[in-house]
Amino acid sequence: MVDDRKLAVLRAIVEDYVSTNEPVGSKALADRHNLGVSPATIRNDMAVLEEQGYIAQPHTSAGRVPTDKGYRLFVDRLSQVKPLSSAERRAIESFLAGAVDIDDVVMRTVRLLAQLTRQVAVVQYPTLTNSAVRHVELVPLSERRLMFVLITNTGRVEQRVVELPEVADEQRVAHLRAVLNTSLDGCGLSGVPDRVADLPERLSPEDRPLAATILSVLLESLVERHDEKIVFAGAANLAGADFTVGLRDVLEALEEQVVLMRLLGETSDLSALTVRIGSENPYTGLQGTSIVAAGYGSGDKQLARLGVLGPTRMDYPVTMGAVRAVARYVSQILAAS
Amino acid sequence: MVDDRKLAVLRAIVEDYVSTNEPVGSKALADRHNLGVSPATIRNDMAVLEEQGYIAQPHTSAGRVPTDKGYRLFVDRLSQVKPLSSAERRAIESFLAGAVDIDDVVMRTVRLLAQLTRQVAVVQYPTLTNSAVRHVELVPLSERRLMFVLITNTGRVEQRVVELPEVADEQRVAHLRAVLNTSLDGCGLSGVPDRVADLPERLSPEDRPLAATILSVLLESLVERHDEKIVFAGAANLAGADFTVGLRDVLEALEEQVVLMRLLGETSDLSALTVRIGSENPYTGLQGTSIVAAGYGSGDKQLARLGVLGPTRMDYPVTMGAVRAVARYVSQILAAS
DNA sequence: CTTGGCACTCGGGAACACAGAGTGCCAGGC
DNA sequence: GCCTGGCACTCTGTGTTCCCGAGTGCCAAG
Repeated sequence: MVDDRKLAVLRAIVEDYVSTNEPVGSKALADRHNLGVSPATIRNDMAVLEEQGYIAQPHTSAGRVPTDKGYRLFVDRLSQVKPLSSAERRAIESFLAGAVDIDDVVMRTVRLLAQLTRQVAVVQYPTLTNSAVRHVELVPLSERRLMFVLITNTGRVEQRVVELPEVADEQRVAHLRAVLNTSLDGCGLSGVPDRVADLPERLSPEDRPLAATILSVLLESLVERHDEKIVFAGAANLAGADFTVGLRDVLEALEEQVVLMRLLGETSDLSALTVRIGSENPYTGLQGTSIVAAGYGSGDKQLARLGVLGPTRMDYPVTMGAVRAVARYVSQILAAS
Repeated sequence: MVDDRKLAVLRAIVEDYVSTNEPVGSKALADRHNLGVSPATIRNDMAVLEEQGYIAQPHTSAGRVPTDKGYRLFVDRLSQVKPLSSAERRAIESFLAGAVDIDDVVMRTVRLLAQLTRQVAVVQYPTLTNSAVRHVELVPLSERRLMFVLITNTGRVEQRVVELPEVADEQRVAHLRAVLNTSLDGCGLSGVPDRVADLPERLSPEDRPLAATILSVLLESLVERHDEKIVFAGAANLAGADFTVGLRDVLEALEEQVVLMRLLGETSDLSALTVRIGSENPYTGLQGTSIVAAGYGSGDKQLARLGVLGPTRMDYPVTMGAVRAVARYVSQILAAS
């Protein structure tokens, strides 16, 4: 029932609507795309497409606009991801290569993605889960306080100030540090709780309360930061676009870590390029917006996700190309450091 | 020429305009504030105030609106900072006290301030300049790479990956680490370059190239991060307000670190509560917005600044109270950690 | 199945009128 | 000399009406 020409019509509608932001009528379609048929025929096709829910008209006697279902079909079957130009690739590469630490990588990535897509970019910090302990450092701040620093092989640094239950001199701290490092070095973060479990037995009784305090902080920092930090950039790009839902709602959603998390994530397959269109996304405050996201990470391990958020009426092929490319380059950068 | 009653009229105009967002006329003024005179008299006063540039009318036969100069006079002489309720104070205190590290402090602060003022909040990370070295850590990542970590007494952690000019075994790294820590411990960051200058001489010749590389990274991390990180929150609060300038411009300015920097800073006296009204601010893209900012920091040392940005038409007494209070509490928190 | 023709619908812009708020000015009163 | 009530004038914003044009659905013919 949905033959090739109807699909071509749908594709043409999506493309025209994306570029003009106005409902597109049968005559305009016949003019701009050489479909080889008359406007009347296109009208018939459009009637069928509307019947099946792929397009809709804002009001009687206006042109047609793609529905979420229409965009979905377009993304799945009618378009292919558009690769970036080689100039763009080089620009990305050199921009990301300048990053000095993990914060810088994330910051640069999110800005880059925002600029590239002219949408709002969202980047999740690399998860700790797949990292391994590189080093543990204990730095005395005062008699009863010390700073606990955990460095992972992904270049991330976790820090906590620990209040001690008792006075600990430099020597005891040094001993504890040595024990921790021998025990944990190279250990995957998921394995830390196991390794840590029997540590107290290997210490002298008087050190145990001290160790227990520090270990509890260590464990806490692992689970607590499990749901990660997320940053966004490019909010200015929202100013032009008009959403069916208010701009305010979108901005509010962007500042809610939890919401962002759900938008990006919730996919079993981290590596796939996923597209959530309009009502498909899990947050009712974001009707009228789509999310294009991809996983990134070094090697086989997907560390986290990144993506962009924009109006449902976006240029999916280009956006998907940009997201995929940035995800790949970030992965490279992280693998190299 | 500008007698008390005229000042009272100006104050009334500012207050009414802030609360209603509509040009205020003589009759409304006479009704809502008991100034003890008739609308006609108020009209005369308004004519004088307009003559002197404190107020203006958007169009003939519309009410009056304060000019930037009018707000300035209001802030300087006609208002006093409104302290927060004790309930608000308690809420601030407990919210900030939950922070686990410096990132968390900044994040919580900016969100708190945004929520409290219903404006966009901006917080600058504590500067390194006034901090002292607490500890330097060198963590080998591979034969030719190591991670350099600098921990300061303000709880901030700087990290860099360093590419080495030659293979460095564990022992050499340990030696270097020891030398660095003995030399730098407790040293103010501004004093680091001096202390570091004669370090190479105190090392064996074969260690010098290695040391030089690491030291150059160290020094670089000090100056490079001198212009600091800035974060903002509460962009959603902009959605309601309408600026004379477009919303897009405001959002763009917010994402430009450099611009934000200039908005907050550029005051010799870090500690003062400063207000920049409309055209007073140094960035032309932000006509129609005001900035209320204050310094914060532990003890005598002002570490950085924080503030809010909103439409010129804002409730200055309340906003100033909130900014001042938050700055104080953050200072307390930082002093305690 | 496609095509041209045709009547119908509806949104958006232009033209217009009108009410309401606010002003400036003037003459009279304290 | 300053304050006050009165009055004529000037705007903006809003509501109304009207009309044009784009676009549709349907139908009969190729």
